[in-house]
Amino acid sequence: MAQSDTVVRILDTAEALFAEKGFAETSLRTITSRAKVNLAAVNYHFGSKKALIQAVFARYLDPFCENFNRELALLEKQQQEVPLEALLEVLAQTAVNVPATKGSLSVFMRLLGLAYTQAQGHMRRYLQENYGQTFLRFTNLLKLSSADLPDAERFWRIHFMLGSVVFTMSSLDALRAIALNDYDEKTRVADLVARLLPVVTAAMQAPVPIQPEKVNH
Amino acid sequence: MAQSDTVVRILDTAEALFAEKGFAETSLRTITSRAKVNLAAVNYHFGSKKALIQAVFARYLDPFCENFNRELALLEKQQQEVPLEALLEVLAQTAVNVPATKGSLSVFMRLLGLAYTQAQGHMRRYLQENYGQTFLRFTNLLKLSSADLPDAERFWRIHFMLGSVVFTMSSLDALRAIALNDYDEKTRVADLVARLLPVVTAAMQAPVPIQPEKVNH
DNA sequence: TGTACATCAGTGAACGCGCGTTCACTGATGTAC
DNA sequence: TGTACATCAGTGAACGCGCGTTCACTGATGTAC
Repeated sequence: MAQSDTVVRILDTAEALFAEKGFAETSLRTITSRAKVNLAAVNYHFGSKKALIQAVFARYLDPFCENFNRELALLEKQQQEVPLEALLEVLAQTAVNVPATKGSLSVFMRLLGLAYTQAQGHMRRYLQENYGQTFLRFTNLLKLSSADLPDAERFWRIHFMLGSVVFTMSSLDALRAIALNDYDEKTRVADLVARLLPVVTAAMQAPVPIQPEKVNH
Repeated sequence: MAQSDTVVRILDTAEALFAEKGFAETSLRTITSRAKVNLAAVNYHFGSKKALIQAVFARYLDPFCENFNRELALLEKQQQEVPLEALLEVLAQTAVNVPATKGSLSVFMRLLGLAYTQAQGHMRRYLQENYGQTFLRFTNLLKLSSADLPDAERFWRIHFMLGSVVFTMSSLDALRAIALNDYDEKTRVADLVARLLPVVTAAMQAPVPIQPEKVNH
């Protein structure tokens, strides 16, 4: 046996099932029986269900962050300001190009959405602790690319845009089916990225409304 | 006893808990003990947990749709085209003004996000069956307000925007805490709506990218 | 080369637990005659 | 006015089930001497 493929089989199956049904709704029994491994193998290799969930994230996010940090370093070196659309394009391309297995970007986005919405936020904390630094580096560049936006406004818009991406990717299968049925369109991920980029760019550049008052301390 | 408040107490508690932790993660035991009613009362009054979830939705969506349909009828009567921003404003105001109990808009949005992301889509089907007609009426008006958008592009953009709203509202507590901590801002729902409106409007009016080819039949 | 031991991946069965649901029951209120 | 019955909201305890986790065990491979 080539150094065992049990771990990989568990990760592949768990990734697909988590994205399809959510974390709580996917049991270890479902994962292990579909992956054709022993029920106890998950606890043997990962320690717990929680740790398995984090491992599924890490498998995507680690290479993504490595590539993204490299790209960010290049952009930081150019002393001049990076155009907003170019920065977003780099983000999108890096995300699209990570996957070894096709389709895993949308699976991962669904996971990200679930992590944000589900449970008492222990996944959100995990993401912040392990990948917060890369995210901060990105937002610093974004700040330079949208200098006329108040910080609070930028903060909210980042999350509006994150919502667009995560929500669309989360419901991708259902939406794709409707697009095919109603508009004769077979939407690939690349098409979706092409649709998202101008929308997100325009949203970031929308006129700034009157800002809420700041709290006194 | 004034015709029993058990049903209302269950609905109030379930609404809050579902929004906080999701459907699967909230047990009937948690709901009934916090609501101070008997465990069996949920099945007695609603029949099942699934039916309780739908009842929670209906309590918000029924009055919302009634009000929204009335507003849509007014807009339909004016023969001339409704400006995009005005149409979105009507939607936002109707949504904000439904709640009898304050804070239930964000709770409901969280529920909506969960319904879209979670499970095998039985909630999505329920929403489509019961409220699809009102949604269609809205999109027909939206079509008139954004006539230069290809239908498929409009379809995707509606979901991008739905994602912004649902995702932001879903993580509202966490995001509000960050906004207060980092930007000294106490964000009320009205502030959020004021922030969302120009962003959503700009996103709908962003330049149209090259459309993917249509499928032949 | 042979033996003893250690390490490691994996296994099968059981553990206790919390879940949604069911059911026989109670006790208050309303209705018919 | 009194009695019998029906309806209804609610209750307490139990049901079976699927869950994540644990544990003693196996059998293959590697290492020391």
